[in-house]
Order: sequence, then structure tokens, then C-alpha cells
Amino acid sequence: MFELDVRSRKPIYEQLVEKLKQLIINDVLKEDEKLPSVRELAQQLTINPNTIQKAYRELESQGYIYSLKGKGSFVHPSGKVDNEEELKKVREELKKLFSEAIYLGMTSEEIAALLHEVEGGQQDD
Amino acid sequence: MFELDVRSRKPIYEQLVEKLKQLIINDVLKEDEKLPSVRELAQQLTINPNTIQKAYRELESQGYIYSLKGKGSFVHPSGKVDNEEELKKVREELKKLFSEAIYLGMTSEEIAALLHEVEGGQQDD
Amino acid sequence: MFELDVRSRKPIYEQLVEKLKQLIINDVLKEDEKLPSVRELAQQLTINPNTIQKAYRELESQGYIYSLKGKGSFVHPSGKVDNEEELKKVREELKKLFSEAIYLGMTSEEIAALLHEVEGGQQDD
Amino acid sequence: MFELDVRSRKPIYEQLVEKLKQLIINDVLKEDEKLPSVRELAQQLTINPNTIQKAYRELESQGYIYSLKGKGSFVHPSGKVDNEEELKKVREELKKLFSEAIYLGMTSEEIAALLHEVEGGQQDD
DNA sequence: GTGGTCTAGACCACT
DNA sequence: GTGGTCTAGACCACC
Repeated sequence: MFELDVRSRKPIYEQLVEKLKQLIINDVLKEDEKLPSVRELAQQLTINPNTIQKAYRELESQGYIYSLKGKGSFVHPSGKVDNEEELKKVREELKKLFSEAIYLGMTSEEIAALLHEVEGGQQDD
Repeated sequence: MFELDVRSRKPIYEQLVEKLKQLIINDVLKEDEKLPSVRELAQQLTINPNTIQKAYRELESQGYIYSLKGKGSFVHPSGKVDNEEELKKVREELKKLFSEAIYLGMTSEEIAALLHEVEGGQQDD
Repeated sequence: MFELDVRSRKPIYEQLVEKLKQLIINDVLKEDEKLPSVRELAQQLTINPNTIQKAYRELESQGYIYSLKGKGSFVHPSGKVDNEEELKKVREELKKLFSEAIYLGMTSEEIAALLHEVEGGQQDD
Repeated sequence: MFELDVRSRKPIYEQLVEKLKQLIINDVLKEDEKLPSVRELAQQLTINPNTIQKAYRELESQGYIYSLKGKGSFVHPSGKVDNEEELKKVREELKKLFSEAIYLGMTSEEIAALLHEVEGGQQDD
């Protein structure tokens, strides 16, 4: 399903969160689709189930998925994502990254090009 | 000078690195300007000097400052920052953030507006 | 495993970095092989664990090893070492050393012989 | 006469030692030629005289110069340099650098080319 | 007085 | 049990 870089200094559960977020964002995992079970995914990735558990908990608290006891975890419909807090974080991050990119020599045209490249490849809901 | 969150999961020295990077990028700390001494900053922030030094050392290895025994630490002239590796990381980060921002409902116009806001406020060397 | 000179003006952690680099370069420590744990090595060498960690951290930032929380530190596969910057430094060092060697009376034949001696003893990946 | 990089993490007196060594090796400073006086050089480079003093002391102990009380410091005739100890160090350094260069991807041909380049540009006594 | 190194010892996060 | 962070406090090298 996806690759984790065990060599990264980033904790595995964080990598999992990011990867799953990307899958949801890019509509590979559709609204209300069931995610693989903790045990299943743990076996597939040969990773400790606790680590998967932690990633799912994080995704839930960020509003990307919801869990039903005894049934599993599911993708949260995007329109309903509780996003105010997340949006604020993203805006702050963007501002920080923009100034860093410019400092390192990128022009705003290059940055905008990158934006439109991403925009083009993404499915809107 | 700035606020640190000692309770954050993010290590203090990393917060320091980020804050100082921002000050350098936004030209608050100018080329070859002296940073506060390790001990001085430690006292100001009521933090252990070793922690400050760890941050300074990281900034040095990333090319943002240089340190002279017996003299102090200084802002590295921006033209000489080794940036190829850093730039690659920044580009990846931007792409990830763009897709996340769009997913959370931002339009590319809003993002572009944010970019130009940052661009306007930044002093070129 | 190796000898350190605690009396040297060269810091212990730098001596450690050099020794470990040599072991990696000469393929004594193979790709993805686990290095001794920080505490283990500290005990073996009767040196403070923090000092070992400083060395490991430096090796990591230079691309020679990677560290995983809770698992240990491992040799980075050589193909992936970021080497452009390092190579530049090495070339400068070589030129300086060559001129010094010649000044002290070595012939270029003697130097070349030394080179081939090293070359013969080294395992390529 | 020469440039010192105040931004280098290498102590200034060590930079001085290296620069002067290079001048002697490349025959810019000839046998028995008088070096600039400590005070003179200190003023030229706007550097503390103690720092110059320390560099001269180091060069003397390595056999590159000799000092006459009240007269100044002079270049040691190269044939008479006490070089056994230095040579041993240089050989060790060369071996270490060779293996590092090969590890980073240089071929022995490239290294040899570098050697002959240096050899060609150097004046033998 | 400045940065840099080292120790001893505590506590946390991850697996 | 592993690496990572942080503190407190000592000592050194450089200018």
C-alpha cells in the first residue's frame, strides 16, 4: 500500500499519519471508505500494532477519520472536517515556508508554479 | 526577545533554531551581526546554556550562523548559505502543504495572496 | 574496539567520529549493520554517554549513519551518502597534503605507491 | 600578504600556521629569509600580537622556521628540516584521506591526476 | 568573557 | 532497552 522509511529520524507513526493524510487528500481513500484494520495493516507493514493504533488516534483527533467501536475506522467526509484549527496551523506553516523559500533564492513565480502544479493534479470534491 | 513553549513536544533547542532562523530570514538579525552570547541568552530565557549551544551548533551546521571561540556567534551572509539540499526539502514541504491547504478548503487565490503578503514584507539583500 | 586519547587536544567525540568513519569506509561496519548502543559503547570506553551521542549525532548529520529511537544506530548505505560537499573538502585537503609531502622529501612515486596500497586493501560495494 | 577567514571555526593561529607553511613550501618565502616581525604582522592583519606569536612558536616546533633572539624569525633551510616525525604524520593522513576519497567515489586515476597537478606547480630545491 | 567539551544524572518517546 | 532532551556544574582554549 505504501512505503515507510525506517531510516528517517521521523517516528514511524508520524510517517503513517502523513501518508494516510495524503491518500485521503488525493482521494485515493474516498469518503466513508473503511481503512484497513489495525491488525491487518500491522501485519502488512510488519510493524507493531500499537504504532498503527497511535497513528489512527492522531488522524481522528485531527478530524481526518472517525472510528466506530467494533466496526473500524473510516474516512471523514471532507466537507465536514473540523478544519478551523488545522487551517490556522497550515496558514502559519505556509507563511514560514514562503519566507524560507524566498531567503534560499526561490522567486515567487517558482513558488506559484509549484502551487499550480499541485492544484492541477488534485481532485476537488 | 521571543517566547518558548517548554511544555511542547518539540524540543526547546529546535524551537530556538526555528525562531532564530526566522529572525535571520526576515533580516531582523543582519549579516555578520552578533547574536546574544550563549550564557546571556540562557539567562534571559532561564534555560540551560548547553541547550542554547545545541541550537547554535545546529544553526551553524545548517549554514545560518558562524561561531568564533572567544568572540561570539554571528549571522552568516546569506549569499553564502549552502542551500541546494535545503531547497530540495523546502520544495517537498511546499507541495505537501499546498495539497493539504486545498483539501482544507483554501483556494489557490488565497494561497497566492498569502505568498505575496510574505513577499512584500521581506527585505532582499 | 578502538583506542581513544583522552589527553589529546582533539575532542573525544571528534576522535570517535573519525574512528567510526574509518570503520565504515573500510567496510568493517557493513551497510545497515547496527552500531553498539550509546550506553553500551559508553560503558566499554568508560566515557559519558552524552559524548558518544554527540559523536553519533555528528555522524548522522554527515550522512554516515542513521539513528532510530528505540531501535539503535545503523550504518547508512554508502550509495546514498550526500557527498558533493564532502568531496570538495577532500580534494582541497589532498592538494595541501601533497605539497607538504613533497616538501618533506617524498617523491610522487612514493605517494602513488601509498595510494595503491590503500586502494588494494579497500572493498568496493 | 594573505587573507584569513575570520568566519572559519578553525582558530586564527592555526590558519596562520597553515598559510605560512604553504608560503614556505611553495618557495614564496625562501630559505633563511626573514619573516615579518610579530608586531608588524599583527598590525597588518589587525590581529592580536599574541596570536601571531603563537603561530610562530608552532611553526618553530614543527621545524619550518627558526628564531634568533632580538633578530627575528627565519625560514629553515628545507634540506635540514627535522622531518621524520612530520613525515610519519603526513603518511598517516594521506592513507586516511585516500580511503575517504575512494569511499566518496573518486577513482585512483583522479587522485593521481591531482597529485601530478600539484607536483607540476611546485618548485623543488 | 566567549564558545566548546565533558561529566553525572534525570526523564521522556518510541518499539 | 533504545535514542533524545535537558539540567547543573566544571574546566579548557581562544582572544
